Amino acid sequence: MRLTTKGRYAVTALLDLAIHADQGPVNLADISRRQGISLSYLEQLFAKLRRSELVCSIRGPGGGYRLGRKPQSIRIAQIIDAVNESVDATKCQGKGNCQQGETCLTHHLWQDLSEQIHDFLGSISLSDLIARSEIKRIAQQQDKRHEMLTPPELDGARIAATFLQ
Amino acid sequence: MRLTTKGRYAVTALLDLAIHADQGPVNLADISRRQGISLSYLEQLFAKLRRSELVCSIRGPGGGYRLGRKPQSIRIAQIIDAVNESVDATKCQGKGNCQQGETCLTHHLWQDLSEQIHDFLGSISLSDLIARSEIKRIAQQQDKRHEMLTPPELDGARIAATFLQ
DNA sequence: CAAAAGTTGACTGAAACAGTGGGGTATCAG
DNA sequence: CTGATACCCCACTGTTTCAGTCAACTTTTG
Repeated sequence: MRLTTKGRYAVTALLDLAIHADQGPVNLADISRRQGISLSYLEQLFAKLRRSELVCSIRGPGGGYRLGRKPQSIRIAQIIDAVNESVDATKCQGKGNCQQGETCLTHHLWQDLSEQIHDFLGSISLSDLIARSEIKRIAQQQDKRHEMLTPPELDGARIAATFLQ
Repeated sequence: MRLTTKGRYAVTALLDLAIHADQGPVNLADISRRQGISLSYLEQLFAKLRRSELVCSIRGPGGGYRLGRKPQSIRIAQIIDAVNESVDATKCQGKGNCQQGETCLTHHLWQDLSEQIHDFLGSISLSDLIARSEIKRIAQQQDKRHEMLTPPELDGARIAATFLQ
């Protein structure tokens, strides 16, 4: 059983994507800035998410990623599965041949735990997360901070206008 | 969050210890044989279990390990903690400073999950496991197999006796 | 066409796991 | 006292995975 930064990044990125879905395709550079995840690493994760059809890509300028399904039908467990992090806690992937073909002493314990975790993460969808108030608040703060970090000074016309005042 | 062979080994070994507790101190060589865990690796794990006072050791011939407390009061979560495997799923160990001092988007999700897992493993004690019928059955089989694997032929007198028949 | 965006693959340093090996030290039986 | 038994401790190693970097693509749109 493994649950590390990798799976957390994947869920965070997909949640960010879902929150900003109304503004058209979301590109990875924006997610990278807002969530503080390395761009190249995001690319790797989204390659896997695309293979699992959790997202679809739009290439070219103005392109980016879009959710592959409705946020109600994307479960957290599926996201974690997609980036190759198993939610299984048994040694034998549930086969029961943990100790030289026999079932090991604690097999049933880990099996029960796996079920517990899977039920929990499988019962939560992206839209459930979006609906949570704390998440709305955090996302708004991130958007604001992001606006400040992408200053309008990059817009040539604006620089000129300020300059010519 | 990490739950690997290490934590599973620790729980398995301690369960084996608890099951054979009535026959006096249990030595690691026996646990190693019964559970198929490398002896040297067991020594490392038991060093940690001893530091957490989950077991106490008796040195010298006839020595071995004994449970440090009653099996009812040893929770699975404590065993996993003792071998340094965290049951915490958040990036920030629950502190909430996951993203440059701010709470990350998915912090609450991982916090809830951690709580779920911790409640589950914290609600189960060693004595709960011993009581389970499947575990009793598996332990009996392991004992039988072990008897066959440690043949009395190693006893010099017996070899001689057989030889002289 | 040129720039923006996704796509792919190779590569890397660090960490952790799982395990090995070897030298101890305490304790008890004979 | 001695030797066997068992714990105790430390250094080391091979493998895997994580997290991230870099570079060279291709596709698409303005």
